Amino acid sequence: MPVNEAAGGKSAYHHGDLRKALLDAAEEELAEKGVEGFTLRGCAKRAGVSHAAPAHHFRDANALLSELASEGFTRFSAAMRSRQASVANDPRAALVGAGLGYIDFARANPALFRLMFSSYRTNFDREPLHSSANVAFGILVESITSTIGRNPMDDLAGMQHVAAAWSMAHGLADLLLSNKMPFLAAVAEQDVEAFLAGIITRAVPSDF
Amino acid sequence: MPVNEAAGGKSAYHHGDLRKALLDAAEEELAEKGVEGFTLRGCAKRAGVSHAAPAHHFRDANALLSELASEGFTRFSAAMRSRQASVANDPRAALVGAGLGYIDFARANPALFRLMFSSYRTNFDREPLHSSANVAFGILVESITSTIGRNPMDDLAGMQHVAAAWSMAHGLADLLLSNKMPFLAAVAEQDVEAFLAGIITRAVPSDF
DNA sequence: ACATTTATTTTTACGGTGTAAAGATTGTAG
DNA sequence: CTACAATCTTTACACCGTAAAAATAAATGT
Repeated sequence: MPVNEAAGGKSAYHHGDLRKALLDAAEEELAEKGVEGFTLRGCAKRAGVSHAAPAHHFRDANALLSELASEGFTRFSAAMRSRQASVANDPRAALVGAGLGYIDFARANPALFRLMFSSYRTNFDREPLHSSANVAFGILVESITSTIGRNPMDDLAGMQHVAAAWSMAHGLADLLLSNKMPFLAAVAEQDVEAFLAGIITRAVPSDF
Repeated sequence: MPVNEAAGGKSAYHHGDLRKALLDAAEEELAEKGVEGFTLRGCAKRAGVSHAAPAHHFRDANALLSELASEGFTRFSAAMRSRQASVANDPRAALVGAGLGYIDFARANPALFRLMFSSYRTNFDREPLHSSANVAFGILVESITSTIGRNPMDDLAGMQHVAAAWSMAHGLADLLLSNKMPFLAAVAEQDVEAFLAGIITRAVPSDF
């Protein structure tokens, strides 16, 4: 019997590691064609297998996309943490850093970001997407915890901070991605970061 | 020659007014199946015509959806104005009202809202979508103009207000629609409006 | 009034999609 | 070396959007 334990230790049969190859192909396909243009057959072609081959590794196209979204959330969390690391040891600055990382990721991986928040082709009730998305959410909660000095999920005022910070970063990312704010072209390249940071900062006022 | 002038004065041939019937059918189809599940053939069936009939009234499926999105933006603007009308004569309150109207509409018409901001099936370069979307944007700009006492599009600080207010309302609407904030179930029904208003208010600080 | 033209709709057809089922192929176990 | 099980391919089916041709009905010109 082949080595086929759950945690990705799939051994090589005909292709080598088709599961991994399909995930790579899916990310290419997604980046090139977008969430709406994504096709499972295109993935299979990229991986050099027949169009029905993926069926044995993923229940259906959405299961493949859900797993890709999960990888996305892991990298998404890394993007936020990376921004936070490059910032002074100030809770508010760390919160804004998370927001900038949020937007960094969205701009660097537009189609993947869309997939992660489309919630039509993805299933957040199954692993590993459920966990990886929760980790990302945890970064937000943690940042707000440091800022206000308590767990924000314990009361309404705290949840309001969470909702505000998340909405601001997410709305900004989503509108930037769909080119709804062409007037921002007026912002010089070196000023963009401060411009965005100034917006994110508003979400959690200093007099909470 | 039939009465077929541009402005919707299409007269009745076989069906009566298939163009209008298709738009109505499309809204039903959209509401029931969502943006991703929408099919042109399903629309045609709802309107009681063959699957190829829409071709003579709309270039393709995206053209039909673009026109539907345009109607959506018109109602969207009305939702914002309606909220503004039911508010004291205070510029800041009017701005928050627009944001609440934004969210009202999104929650009342989730699939249509998604379509309007998906920008994949819709073409904002063509009329009437171009204009109706601009009218909606104008409400935002106008609200901020009243609040800060000048045209916000004239300088970076003003554009920052626009981007912040829009991002906050939009992010909130988008995350609510995709059920990303289940913890908000803890907010009692009669407190929801104040909760959301409190968040929107943060986007444009009082000391600008 | 009647033939002609034009607008509208249906029928037919084609390439593309996801996925289910059956057949072929290949690594592993006994 | 045989049998089995995992993997992949082939085939098939029901959808989809849309183009082209055929059919139908309204409007027009004489």
